Amino acid sequence: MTYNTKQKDIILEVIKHKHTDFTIKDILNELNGRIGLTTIYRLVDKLVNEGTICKDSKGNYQYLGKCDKNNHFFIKCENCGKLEHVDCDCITSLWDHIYNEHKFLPTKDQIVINGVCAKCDGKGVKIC
Amino acid sequence: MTYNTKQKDIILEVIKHKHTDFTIKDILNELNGRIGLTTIYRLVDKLVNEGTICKDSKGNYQYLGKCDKNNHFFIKCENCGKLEHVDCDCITSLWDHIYNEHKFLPTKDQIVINGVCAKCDGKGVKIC
DNA sequence: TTGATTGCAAACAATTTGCAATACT
DNA sequence: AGTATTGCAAATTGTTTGCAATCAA
Repeated sequence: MTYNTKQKDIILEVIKHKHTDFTIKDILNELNGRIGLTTIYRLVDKLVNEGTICKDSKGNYQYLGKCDKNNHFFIKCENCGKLEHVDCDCITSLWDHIYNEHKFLPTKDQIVINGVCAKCDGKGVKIC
Repeated sequence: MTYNTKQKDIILEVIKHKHTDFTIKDILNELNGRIGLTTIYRLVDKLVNEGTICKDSKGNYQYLGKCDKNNHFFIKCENCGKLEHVDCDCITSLWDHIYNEHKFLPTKDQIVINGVCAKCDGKGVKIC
């Protein structure tokens, strides 16, 4: 059984409005003692397992929200940190190709493509 | 200036043969005292910056090696942990599409697509 | 010889666990 | 009432730093 608590509501409310990535410390600071650190860790962990947020290779978290469309993916700017949602069949085409030609079944949820957004492009960001 | 040392050779030799992901602890255990922990951290950090290895969202490392082809990407099985190299223009096509249609410039190095490989497919792995 | 690198011990930071108090249904 | 959840303090684990000794060029 699972209970609805004040803490769950509060943390989701805070996280839901984040357009760039964040850390446990960010949340702790923002909540200013309203939720204990241990509880923050536990709730964040749940949200990751549910797929509401994800963790990147630097250990930062990002709010994704849920989306049921299967041609949905995210583009994340490595310069300004902003995450945008995209709905386009280009991603399903690639996935189909990889499955058919390369015999590999890509994970379909939470696809995040890193790069540089239009606003930041050409502003000195190193592209390898 | 940068020096060649025994430690650099040793750690690269160990890492280079890994086909699945690994942790700092794995390396420490494997080296069995031949390199100090601090040095392992420092060398691994360098290898990440050079692009020889990468770090995933769980904080594990993976050997990639270097590749200059621009239609190159990796597929990583979430079940058995194995990483395979792929050279196929499907990835450049998608990147071009995203740049032209979505005005977003994807990072071209170290593209790792997660999923399930042919060997593991259908063996009870959860696909969302 | 000169400066980069190493490795220990200590400092520091991040995360987890035990457990009693509390809140939810 | 019965069970999940919370939050503190403590334990544990992971990572970084200061510094003297060592090694590469």
